[in-house]
Amino acid sequence: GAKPASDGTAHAARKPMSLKKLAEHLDLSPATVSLVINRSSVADSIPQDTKDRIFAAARKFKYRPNFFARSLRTQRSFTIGVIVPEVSDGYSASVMSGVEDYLLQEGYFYFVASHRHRADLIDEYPRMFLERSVDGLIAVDTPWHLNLSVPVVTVSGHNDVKGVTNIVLNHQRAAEVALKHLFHLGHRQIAFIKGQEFSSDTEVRWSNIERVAEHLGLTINPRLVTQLEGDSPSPQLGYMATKMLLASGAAFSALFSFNDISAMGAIRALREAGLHVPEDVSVVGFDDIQSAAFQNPALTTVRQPLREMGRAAAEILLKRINRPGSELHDKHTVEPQLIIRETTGPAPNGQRAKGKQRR
Amino acid sequence: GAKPASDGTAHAARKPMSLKKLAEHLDLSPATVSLVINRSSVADSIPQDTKDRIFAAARKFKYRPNFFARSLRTQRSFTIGVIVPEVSDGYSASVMSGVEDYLLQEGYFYFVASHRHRADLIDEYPRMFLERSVDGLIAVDTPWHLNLSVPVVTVSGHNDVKGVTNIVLNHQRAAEVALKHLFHLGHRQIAFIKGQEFSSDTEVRWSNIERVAEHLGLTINPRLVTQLEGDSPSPQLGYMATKMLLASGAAFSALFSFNDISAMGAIRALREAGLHVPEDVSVVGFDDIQSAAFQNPALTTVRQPLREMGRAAAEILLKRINRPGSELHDKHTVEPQLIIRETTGPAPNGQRAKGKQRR
DNA sequence: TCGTTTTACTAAATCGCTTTTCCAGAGATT
DNA sequence: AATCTCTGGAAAAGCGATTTAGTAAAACGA
Repeated sequence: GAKPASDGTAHAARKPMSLKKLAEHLDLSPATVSLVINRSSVADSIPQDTKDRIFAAARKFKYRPNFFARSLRTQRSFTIGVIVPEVSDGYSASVMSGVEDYLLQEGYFYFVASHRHRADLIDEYPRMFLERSVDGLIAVDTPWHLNLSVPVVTVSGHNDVKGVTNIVLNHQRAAEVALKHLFHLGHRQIAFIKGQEFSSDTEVRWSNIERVAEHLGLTINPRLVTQLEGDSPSPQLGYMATKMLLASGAAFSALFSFNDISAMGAIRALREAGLHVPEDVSVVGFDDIQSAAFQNPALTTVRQPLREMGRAAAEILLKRINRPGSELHDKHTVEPQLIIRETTGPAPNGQRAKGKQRR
Repeated sequence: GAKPASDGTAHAARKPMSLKKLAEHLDLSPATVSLVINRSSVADSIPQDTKDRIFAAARKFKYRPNFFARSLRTQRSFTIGVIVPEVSDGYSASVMSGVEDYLLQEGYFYFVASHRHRADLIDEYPRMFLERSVDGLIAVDTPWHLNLSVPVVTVSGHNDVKGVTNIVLNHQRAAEVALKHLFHLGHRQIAFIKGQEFSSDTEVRWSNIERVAEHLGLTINPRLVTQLEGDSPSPQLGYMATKMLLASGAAFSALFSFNDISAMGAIRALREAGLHVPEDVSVVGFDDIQSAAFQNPALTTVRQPLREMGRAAAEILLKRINRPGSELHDKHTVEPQLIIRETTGPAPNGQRAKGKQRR
């Protein structure tokens, strides 16, 4: 039933306490009560006695300032907007977890919106957030061009935009740890699966791989480089890419894939080709999503500290909101970590090949 | 730098347009403009000419009503609160994805808070949401006792609370599809891993399993029943439980686990014991989390339509917010779906056993 | 022609809080 | 006694909308 309880008799007050009523009850002005409750320095001259009375009454009547009234007055919402490709994709959720951590602890709340790669939504959601008067925005793994009237922090931002801080992985280090690991295991013929064209990190990751490979004296065989195609969070993409790799006939003893999901598909493709992981081919993924550890065999991967990245984003954002003068760095780098599990092992003697034997 | 652009000269107005200024510019009163813009029926008598002028000006100056002012007046926030155990846990994120889908489409935004099983937060976050004047609440997989002043919908709610709609899986059907599948494959000795004591579904799932088993003429061997212990979203729990099962020495050819994560741990334990899945032991999981399909072999599981559950929760919530009179059902049931993949197969002849041979 | 609708708006009261300005009285100082 | 400085608080002006209750003029009806 939706009928309100019997006409406002003594129990369970319907309307929440307002400042005015509280002041009336205390026989003080709303101004005084407000000043005391907000611990304004203007209230310094008010005797402790009175203050105590005010606090006691506030507690007694469970007084809570009306959020809208306050925000309307102060022009602050203590709310920030988070825009992600898709809440349920693991990557975004991990980042959000870190964001939330810091935000709630600081008394902020956040809105979430998933754009699902739709360009119109990538434009519209920030606008909607602004209409809701968010104090700031965090964009996760999302193309970004706007320079808004509120502070913005991006996580794995696709572009460098002046005035927005971008939280990024140290991609050089990521390439290093992965490649050195394989190198030290004796792998020389390494295959690669690059990310999709549209993905934020594809280019920077690849250029770093090239750089590190050169530095290690590894030559990258162009026939051993494929790319994910299509926008689906399924291992199918990696499966297809690996099929192509195998079909190319070029030999490889290790595979470094763009992300964990595609690595899983890759492993399946390798298996179907009769190859064992890691005995015949070692596989390294990227991200360390939850299920990476649950694979059989468990996936060796480069972990992005997603949660810390989220936390850092929130921290930097709040700093910029609350200390508008402070200098802003447009980049904040976090370190990857190689998580060695069961999909990497020593290179087989004589370089195990799929098609013809090389060398 | 945080310096505002040069003193408000002609370009890029600093402050957003307000109703008052817009009205002034139109030489009308704010009241009129508000009525027209909100398409109030009071404005029916206003000539189309004037209306057009108003809309044109609103567009031209990009007028957007101030959200706080409006909410303050109308006592509506078009915001709802979502409380989950942990944003990044896959289950919650999938539900949220459905919630978001419907909510944004209807012009609502939502706050998220993760309680991480902390009782104090389970109490506090709803309160904080209310302080923020949310129009309603959705609690996902969370113990719930409160009967608040705003509508509440729970998803897989732990308790039945009067006045709150609970979105639940048809657990009887879930038990049926899983058990019948195994039964038809010839399995008679089936082991079970129950959920943790604190988990919402543990009891209802188990009682349905018992009921269905009886109906099928299956007897459940108490030695083949274990339970997850501990609060960690890791397969380790299932691994441990399965170790215990194996140690008990009782024979089984199939295992029905409480969720996918634990099923993954179970498979690992079985492997280590030299058993093959599904040749020696079939395994059925529960939930169909993303990585279930990515396992090797891919996991057979009972899918909960999490996204649909989230969508339904949002839909029902908004209905209750916007049509307070409408009758409320305190339960909304959704159907599970058996996803047959690669971890189930025919029972081995003579009932493959771990310890001694039965019968 | 006079009363009644209708048309086209507006005034003004909120919503609930913040914050600057002001002010009366008490004590302290000159 | 006159001036100054604290004390302890209040008044009032918003913040930017929504909405009820009018109201003057025009149109209509008899």
